[in-house]
Amino acid sequence: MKYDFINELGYLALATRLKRISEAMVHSGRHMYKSLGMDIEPNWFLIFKLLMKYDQLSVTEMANKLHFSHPSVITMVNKMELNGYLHSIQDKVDTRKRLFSLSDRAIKEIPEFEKIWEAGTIGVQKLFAYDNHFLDLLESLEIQLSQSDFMQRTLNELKKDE
Amino acid sequence: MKYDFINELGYLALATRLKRISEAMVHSGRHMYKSLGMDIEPNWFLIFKLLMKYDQLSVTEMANKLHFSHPSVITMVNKMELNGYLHSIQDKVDTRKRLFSLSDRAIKEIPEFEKIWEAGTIGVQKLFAYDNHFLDLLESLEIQLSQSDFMQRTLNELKKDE
DNA sequence: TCATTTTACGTAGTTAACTACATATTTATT
DNA sequence: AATAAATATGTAGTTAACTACGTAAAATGA
Repeated sequence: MKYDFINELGYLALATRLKRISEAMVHSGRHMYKSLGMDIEPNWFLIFKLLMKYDQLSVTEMANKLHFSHPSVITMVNKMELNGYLHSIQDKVDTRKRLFSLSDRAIKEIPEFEKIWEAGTIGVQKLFAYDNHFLDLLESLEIQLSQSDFMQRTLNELKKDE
Repeated sequence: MKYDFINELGYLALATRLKRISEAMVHSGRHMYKSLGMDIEPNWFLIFKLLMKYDQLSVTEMANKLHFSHPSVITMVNKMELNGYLHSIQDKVDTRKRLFSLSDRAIKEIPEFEKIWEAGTIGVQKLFAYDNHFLDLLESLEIQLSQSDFMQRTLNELKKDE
């Protein structure tokens, strides 16, 4: 693995590698849920956790809190509602809004899900045994890239060559 | 950003965040190429770099070296060939194989691409100013997850609770 | 109060990775 | 030499994020 071609590319292949690691984890998570006979999808924990904290939220509120686009949220919550995990009502004050909350089924099953999520968290944490500031590093990346994105940074370096 | 909901989720949301960072970079890269009037796609550098090193490779050889599925490679090289950057011939010894190499256009334009790739690499590197072992950490993650994936690690932690 | 702007949601289509399956060819086995 | 197994490529369909655009409702302002 050490003298792998991808390694030779260094930071140039960073995005490729981040994506691949993420995909491997999501894929494995999907497999896990299926093996355990649970009909939930890997990214639904985001919505479950949100509604556990905030009780009732609109699509846009969820999208903002998760930094997702609203169509992504719509796709997730529609599926979750179809599966009986969410309940939605129209906001009486602002009729454009759909307010989502956890269904009885969700409230009943979440304690089981939490066991998985906790185990998963610990398992992932252990990957970083000797390096426990990885999440801070990620946050720093997120902040830096939101201030100046990959294109700006690259063009900035290009300018220096002239 | 610090007291963001996603941050509260800790390692549970690791895959989500890795994917988002990767997507932001790729998206910005696509935008950059378009702005510069270059008709190449963000992931093509993988194939260009491979063929610069190895001259001539089949689909499967490329897929193995990049740790990509072969259909992903096919999609990339077909587009690149359509755009005149690659040239393919059938292997005379094993007629199942299609051997790809760089076209004259590619050889002519790659020096320009290299300038961008180098600038991009430096720009990304600078994101890690105080932390220069990030790539080693990524490699450690890749190796660990290939030995025991997210599901196995999670189920392993679950067992400990019983 | 009427027109404009902004906001919220929804739909359609894109992207880049993937798995699963199909087909053709080569290699191995008996 | 014939059959079986493995390999190489290709195709179809899935996934989960995205942007772009459309529509309806609410908020703003002249």
